Amino acid sequence: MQHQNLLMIISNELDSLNKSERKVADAIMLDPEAATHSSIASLALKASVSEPSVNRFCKRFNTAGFPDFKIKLAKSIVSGVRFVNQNVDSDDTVEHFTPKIFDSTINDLSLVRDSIDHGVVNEVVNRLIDAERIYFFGLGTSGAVARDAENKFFRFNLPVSFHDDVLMMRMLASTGRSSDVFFVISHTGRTKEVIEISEIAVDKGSTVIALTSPGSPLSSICSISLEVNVPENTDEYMAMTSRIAHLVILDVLATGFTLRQGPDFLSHLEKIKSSLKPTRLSKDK
Amino acid sequence: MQHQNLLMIISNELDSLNKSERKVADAIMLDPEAATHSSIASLALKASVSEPSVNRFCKRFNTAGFPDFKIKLAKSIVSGVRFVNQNVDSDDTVEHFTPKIFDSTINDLSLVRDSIDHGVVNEVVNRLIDAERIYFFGLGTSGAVARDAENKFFRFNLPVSFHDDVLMMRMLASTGRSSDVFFVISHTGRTKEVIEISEIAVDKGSTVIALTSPGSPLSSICSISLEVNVPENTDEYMAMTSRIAHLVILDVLATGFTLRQGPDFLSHLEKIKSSLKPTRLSKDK
DNA sequence: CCTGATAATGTAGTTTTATTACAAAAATTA
DNA sequence: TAATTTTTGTAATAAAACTACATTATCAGG
Repeated sequence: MQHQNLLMIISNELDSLNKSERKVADAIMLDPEAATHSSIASLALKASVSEPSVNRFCKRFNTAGFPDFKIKLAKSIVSGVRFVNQNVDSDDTVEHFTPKIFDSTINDLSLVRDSIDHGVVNEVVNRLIDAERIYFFGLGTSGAVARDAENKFFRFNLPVSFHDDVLMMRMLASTGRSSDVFFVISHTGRTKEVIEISEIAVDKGSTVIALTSPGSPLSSICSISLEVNVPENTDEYMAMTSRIAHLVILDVLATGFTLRQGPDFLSHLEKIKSSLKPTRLSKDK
Repeated sequence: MQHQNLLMIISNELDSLNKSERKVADAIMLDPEAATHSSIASLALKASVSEPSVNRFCKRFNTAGFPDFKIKLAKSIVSGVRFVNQNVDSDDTVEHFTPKIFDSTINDLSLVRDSIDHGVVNEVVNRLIDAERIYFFGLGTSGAVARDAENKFFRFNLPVSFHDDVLMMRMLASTGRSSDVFFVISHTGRTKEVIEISEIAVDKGSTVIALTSPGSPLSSICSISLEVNVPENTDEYMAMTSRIAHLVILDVLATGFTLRQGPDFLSHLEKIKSSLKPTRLSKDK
């Protein structure tokens, strides 16, 4: 959790604070930037508490004292995450809800970044490198993710395809070989069809990698599970951010793949890149 | 534009400093992180100058004093470390490159969040609401984005489709009506086919909304351009983050769309959501 | 609904830290 | 080299943060 930022920690522990600590927290959350410029006295005044209360508040969050707290706070502001009030309200205008949606996405991404299991990522990269074929499976929103994955991995010089048709998936799974990798993407990990298909592939001895949520049925039956913990979205208006986390994880896997291939692999990528040039208008002009 | 990084300013002005100021600068540059934790006295000692010299140094760089300087320094370290250390190295292990990829994505998202034009977003939402049909167009990676958009917008009770086939696109564009909206997604905005197709749709009197990069050919010929400025990726290993920014922007548009429909629209969304329930295993085992 | 224990908060004094005013020392110019 | 300006340090002052302790509020058991 080395990346966990201070503002995030504060907003998470809001409930476990006592009265005056809560007042201090509110005063800070109201305008974190201002807090970094104020003295302990002025912040105490703003929060209607005594100076030692502010000091105690700082120490509660593992900082040496107020000055140290301010520095950590300043850092957490810069890190790009803005925290307060990320839920969309029904009377929000564009100016209001746009940053909220970005912030909540950013927030989720940083949570996934801090909770991801590097050992599993490493293992998945190994399996992908050993694979003779890779199939990306996904339905609905995860279908778009699978499609993106195909677009990325096909550059790697091996047979890759994506499928969002359960009949195709079923046929491919049942004819799977041990050298095949089925990469199954599912936010919930509870879609019956997807689980059945994954079970078939596992039975046939293929490797089934699942990109899904922790503790889901899919997660428990596959060969390797890349578990992504994105908080459930209670807010009606808020979008599903898990698919974005999935995309970034696929970027991570593709990067791992590329790195293992060594430097001469880059010229291959360059070739693919330049193959698209004739389809584009040139930049100068 | 955005405030320039303090560490960079200091290193730029290194030559124009006098002796003791230079000593202070060197002491800070040697370990900026440590500088943010030290008192004016200890830094003065480390630089072998008097305390007022440190104070004068701070004021020279337009800060209120030493504490303010430390805070600005801390901020510049956070953004600076990102900037410097963001690139994936060829000898990076999973532990190293995973957070780098997440951080660089997060960084790009916060840049887009701060640079997005709310007026244009608002206008786009209006056009989408007035549309009788919406077509999402995209090729390659943007095809996956278009697919995701279809999945999101089809819930809104109006005819929506996505296309990644240039012939289909061309036919649809040339039969377009004024009540149709063509939502064209393109990272570069330079793909000849896409530009041609957009021109056709504009000629037919349809609304063409482009989600693309600023100043691109596509941007100049469409009806409304949602310009997204994601820094070019020079790093060979790094993935394209513009597609993720595009997805988030589509989330924003979908949210705007939903909000305008008023509260009774939520029950419609709920109906669609619950229609998927039978396909899933229940949560409580 | 009291009473004693415990936790929370504030007061006042102390210590640390930063700033200012001014004087001494360099550096610069004529 | 003397006058002037700039740089730098010393010492006093002011500001800020912290600590010890006192007071107040909260809560559990009788």
